Amino acid sequence: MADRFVDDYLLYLLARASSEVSAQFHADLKQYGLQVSEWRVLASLSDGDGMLTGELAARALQQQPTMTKTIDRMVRSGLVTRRRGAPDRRQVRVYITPEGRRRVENALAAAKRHEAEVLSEYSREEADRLKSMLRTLIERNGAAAQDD
Amino acid sequence: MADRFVDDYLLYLLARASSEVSAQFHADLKQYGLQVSEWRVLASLSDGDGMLTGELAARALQQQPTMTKTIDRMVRSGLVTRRRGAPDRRQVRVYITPEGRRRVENALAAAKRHEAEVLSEYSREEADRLKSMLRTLIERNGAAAQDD
DNA sequence: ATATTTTATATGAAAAGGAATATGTTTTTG
DNA sequence: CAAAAACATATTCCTTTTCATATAAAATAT
Repeated sequence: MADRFVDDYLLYLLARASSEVSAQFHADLKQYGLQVSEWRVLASLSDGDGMLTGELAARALQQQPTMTKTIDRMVRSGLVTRRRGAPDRRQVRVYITPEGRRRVENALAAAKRHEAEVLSEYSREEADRLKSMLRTLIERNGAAAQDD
Repeated sequence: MADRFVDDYLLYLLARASSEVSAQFHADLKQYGLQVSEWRVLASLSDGDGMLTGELAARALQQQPTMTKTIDRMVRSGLVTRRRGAPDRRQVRVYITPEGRRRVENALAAAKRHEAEVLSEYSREEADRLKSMLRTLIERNGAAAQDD
């Protein structure tokens, strides 16, 4: 590692850590026939019961128009369904299908194994501290950066 | 925050922290007329003296074919130049131009200000610990993930 | 030395993403 | 209640990225 500015730059360390740590798992996702954004949608939908397009966009780190297209694809391949919002007819609620649930199960198991492996080099305390710092970063920069 | 799997999933926390922390600065970059990938290239080139296409790809978190096209654009807009490798003629070495240097200067200053602001909420020790953990993640997952 | 394999970069077609805006719906205002 | 504003999602056009592969130069093997 040369002694360049970026080597000690927080934004770069974050982006690179995310990229490096995710690389192997994202490669595995292809073997389950899932794109990264599809995986994020299915993982988000696998717990609750339906989410709005906008909520999914925020969670999958995509913009809303991109999420509309992601959902288009997933509807076409039978992973999710769309239903028009109940009282508020502007909304579109997205639900995971049985096929989607089937497809995401292995990926969820693989994600848990992979995370355990990455964290195996850390003590429980270190791992908690890392996650806690990341959560703090997310909270502090989430919607507060308006007044810059 | 609902109690979904992803809310405590390391890869998601990393991706989201990176995304949230970078969002404001990446928006500012547009005002300097730079794309994120262009900024990463120029920031990498601003210290040393020329880097190979492949090195830049790794640094800018892009694939090699994408970097070739990024450099194409940057050559067209006069931010960098290309020179064929010296002993090894397969290589292509990329250099920042005076115009590139001029364009990246404000962005570099803004990056330093922004980083200081993000880290202002942490003590020096906490900041160092965060960066150190990120560096560890990068190193341990950088090229070792082959034997999975 | 020649053939083979590896390495570095480039190319081309197809997929995905981004920015601006359109559409339809609800909320707010006067 | 009518008009205006705010909202949630969709659409369009254009740029960027991906994937697979081509090209060309070194390194290695026979």
